[in-house]
Amino acid sequence: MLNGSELVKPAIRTRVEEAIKSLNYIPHDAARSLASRRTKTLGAILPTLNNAIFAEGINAFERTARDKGYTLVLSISNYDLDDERHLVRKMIERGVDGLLLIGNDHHPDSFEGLRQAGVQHVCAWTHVPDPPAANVGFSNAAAMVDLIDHLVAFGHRRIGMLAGLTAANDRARERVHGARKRLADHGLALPDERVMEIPYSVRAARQAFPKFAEHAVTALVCGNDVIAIGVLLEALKRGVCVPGDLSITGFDNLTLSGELQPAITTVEVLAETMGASAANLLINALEDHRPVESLQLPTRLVVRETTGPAPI
Amino acid sequence: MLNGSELVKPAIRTRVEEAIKSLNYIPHDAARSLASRRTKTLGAILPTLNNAIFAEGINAFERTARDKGYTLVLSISNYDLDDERHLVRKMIERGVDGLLLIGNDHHPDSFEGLRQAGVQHVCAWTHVPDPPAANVGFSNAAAMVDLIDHLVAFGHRRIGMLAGLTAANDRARERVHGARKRLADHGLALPDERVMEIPYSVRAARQAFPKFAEHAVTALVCGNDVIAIGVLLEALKRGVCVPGDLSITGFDNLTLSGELQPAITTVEVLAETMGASAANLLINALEDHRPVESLQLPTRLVVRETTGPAPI
DNA sequence: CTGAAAGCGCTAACAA
DNA sequence: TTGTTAGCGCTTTCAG
Repeated sequence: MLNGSELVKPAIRTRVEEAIKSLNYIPHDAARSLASRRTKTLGAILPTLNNAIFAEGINAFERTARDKGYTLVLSISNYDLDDERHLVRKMIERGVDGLLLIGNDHHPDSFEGLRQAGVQHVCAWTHVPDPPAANVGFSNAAAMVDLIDHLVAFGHRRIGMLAGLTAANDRARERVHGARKRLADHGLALPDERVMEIPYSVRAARQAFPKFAEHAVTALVCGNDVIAIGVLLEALKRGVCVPGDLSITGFDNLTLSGELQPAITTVEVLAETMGASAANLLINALEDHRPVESLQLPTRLVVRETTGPAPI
Repeated sequence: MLNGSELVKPAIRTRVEEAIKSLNYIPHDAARSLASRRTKTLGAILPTLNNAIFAEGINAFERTARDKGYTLVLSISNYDLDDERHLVRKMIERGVDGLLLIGNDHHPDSFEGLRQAGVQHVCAWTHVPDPPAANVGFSNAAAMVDLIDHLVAFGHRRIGMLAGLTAANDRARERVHGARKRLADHGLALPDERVMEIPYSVRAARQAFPKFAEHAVTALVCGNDVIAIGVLLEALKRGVCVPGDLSITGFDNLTLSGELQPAITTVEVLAETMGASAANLLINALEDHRPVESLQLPTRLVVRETTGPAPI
């Protein structure tokens, strides 16, 4: 009997497998989810897809998730925390097993809903000492240290910053804070009038550029590479010599930043690693039934051609 | 009694709604899907997210779908049709109500699986006379007509093409076909040795550029703007005058193409409209229980500064 | 118009 | 080990 069953089993298995193939059976995930109480789905809410750096990160997140049998549900918040709140709720209804958020700035309801529903989540693209949820990312503030030191070493004293919109964006805010703090360490100031906030767009950066002429800065720290590219292009167009008359720095190290001429000095961010790690940490936490671990990733100053000695 | 019930109803409704709020009730989509046999989910399989043009399209697709109550499930195929086949199957298991695919090049199993499962789908970014599924897009071949005419009008006779990889990419193939066909209309040839295929990357384009020196072309038609940007940057670096010594054209009209100096002559593609339309057509078909309609969108030649008279 | 009951197609717990 | 059964939380159908 035992032998019998062992002999029959493979035969039956084969027949079943044949049947599955020939009938072209496709399992029904909704039924499976309802019965097993897990969806094998990971959600991600990004502020935008227009920035190549997020595209790269989500790409890695999706690939990693897929390799482990998870599917990606994606939503875009357009940097609107109120909209994001609704998206978070939708994600919970959807029954995502885990959720990826960008940054630590979120509506209290978002965190509360996630907690109540018991949905694991991680906030990427940032890493701070006391995060409201697990952080997988880098310190946006600390990343400015080497950058500012580099500029100061070149003799820059009057530095301006063309930052991203900081209102609903802790990363942008941290970059300003980080720059200001490090300048203070050098006994230098970054007064409010020399900090301007604009959307992350080439066009906005070009338009904003002339405003800095009046401030006579010798170096312009940009909130990210998109802004830096806009500034560089506009400076070149106006005959401003870079870095002769003006030094420019970016943030993110987009592919293009290294290709332009002059190539842009910037901060490298490990977008791919962040995306992949976020997925891995989320999935590990899910499978082991424990909280998501935080992970701090390094940044690296990439010195290229848009920074040089301050003009006298 | 009738009156009574009508009086009681609102009261009850109010109480229920209160209960819903106070208990923080969240509906369970998997159960709903299982019972209603629809998931209110749209799938999308993109070849990549690295190209800003796809990011823009999927952005619009997601927003449109969300506005109509649908959620986006996203996968990336990395231009691999075999991988895509598995992703399609996953999408079917996931129970997506509708699916967005890019281009008409797909594994036969993909189409067959979709048909068998009765999953509505649409192929975007292309529009051909006899598509294997509904097409929401533009004619990649016809888009080259104005472009080639423009070049020929400038006196160009020896034209080369730096195309994308055509093997699993009907859009890239159509662009080559379209260019060659229109050149033939002018009595000009685009021989194979003057067509080179490379991945859509700035780096690859820069490396490929020198190969065209030997062919002494006066104009280089690029498969997309990413390639055109690479070619432009490399030409400038080598002291090649654009468009004095060489005319360059792109395809897609990325934001950046209009910002560089010289600004790139290219073909505008309505990525946002395509994404939004794909979602709308898919959803309309789903709700009205009829096949997905095709939609042809126009392209437009954007003449800028990288094209000019052929050198003598 | 309201309310009860029967599944949707799976998984998981349990019995044999 | 294998087979059976009871739900998972909704929608939908069918009485009332």
